[in-house]
Amino acid sequence: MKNAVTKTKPRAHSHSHQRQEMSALTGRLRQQARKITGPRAAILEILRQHPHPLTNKEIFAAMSGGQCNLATIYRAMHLLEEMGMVKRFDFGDGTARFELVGEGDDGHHHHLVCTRCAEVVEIEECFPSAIESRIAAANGFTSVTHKLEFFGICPECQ
Amino acid sequence: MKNAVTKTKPRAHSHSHQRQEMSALTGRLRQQARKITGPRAAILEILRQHPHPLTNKEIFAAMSGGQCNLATIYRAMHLLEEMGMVKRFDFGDGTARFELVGEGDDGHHHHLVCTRCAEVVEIEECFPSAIESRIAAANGFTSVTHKLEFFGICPECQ
DNA sequence: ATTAAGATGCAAACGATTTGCATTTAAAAT
DNA sequence: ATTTTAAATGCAAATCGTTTGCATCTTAAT
Repeated sequence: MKNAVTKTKPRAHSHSHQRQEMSALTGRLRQQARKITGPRAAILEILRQHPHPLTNKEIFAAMSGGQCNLATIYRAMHLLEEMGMVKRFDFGDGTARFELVGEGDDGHHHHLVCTRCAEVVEIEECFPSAIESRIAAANGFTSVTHKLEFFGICPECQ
Repeated sequence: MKNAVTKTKPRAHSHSHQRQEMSALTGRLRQQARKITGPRAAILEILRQHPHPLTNKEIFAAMSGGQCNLATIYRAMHLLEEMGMVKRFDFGDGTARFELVGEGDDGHHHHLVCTRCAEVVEIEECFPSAIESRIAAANGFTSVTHKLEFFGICPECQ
């Protein structure tokens, strides 16, 4: 059951944003017989340190001496996404953003994005699953999920 | 004037999808001192006849003899969007889709998209505004809106 | 009919992303 | 430790949706 609205713990977000151990991350790669390479380690390290979705370019820029090719980051993000280690988000600006996902977590959550300064806040609430189920049933669809993002003007930009 | 809600025929959605008169559409252009050109008339005519979001390419393809340039469609959609005559939707595939919006309507609604065959169903439900307000307030944001789309497998594709 | 703002066509430019291919490398096998 | 090989990377070129510069046309007002 979801506790989006009734939560009591004073956490900013419940979807496992506590930093994962690097060893846990590389371990997941190993389990899938993927190599732990310099570029991948760098990417994971950067993702670990960022609580919000990053674009491939931002990840690239975050690397000290451009120690890896941008194409490599694109490829790595596809791999990590397939493995369920990162989740892709779409803020509607034509640029994909990625966030590290906790093991066992599906990473499903939403954001509130400032349309002026692009500040991002993670959002607890989710579309009510009861309504989603009704929508699915009413239309005969199965495996229904949703993408939901909020946009507005942040305090600083008002 | 709009008669969106007072129709008697069994309709799937209430958000003014009844075809607008062509004259009403061209009138709105005239009011803004925009010219009624062949390409624009063709675009509006195509949009009128389609209940679901169309990509620019689809609009282009729907024109009998490619009577206008694709760039013209892109430009027209920007204009129509600014004028509030069409609404842009993003299904996350990197291609914008547009739907005609009824006069006075803001076109805000959502879709349920089949991830296999791309069938699209218009959805009535919206994210609860009370929750949205709470999200806005909790984070000090103003002018908060949202983008929400549902994805699943349609009856035929199951 | 004249005219000027607005539109269009065309091709080039763009930005995000993908891909082909030769080269490198992690990690398994010896 | 060395060999081996599948996997990964770098680089450049290719794609795809979209935008834009510019010369030419056209709507709609005069």
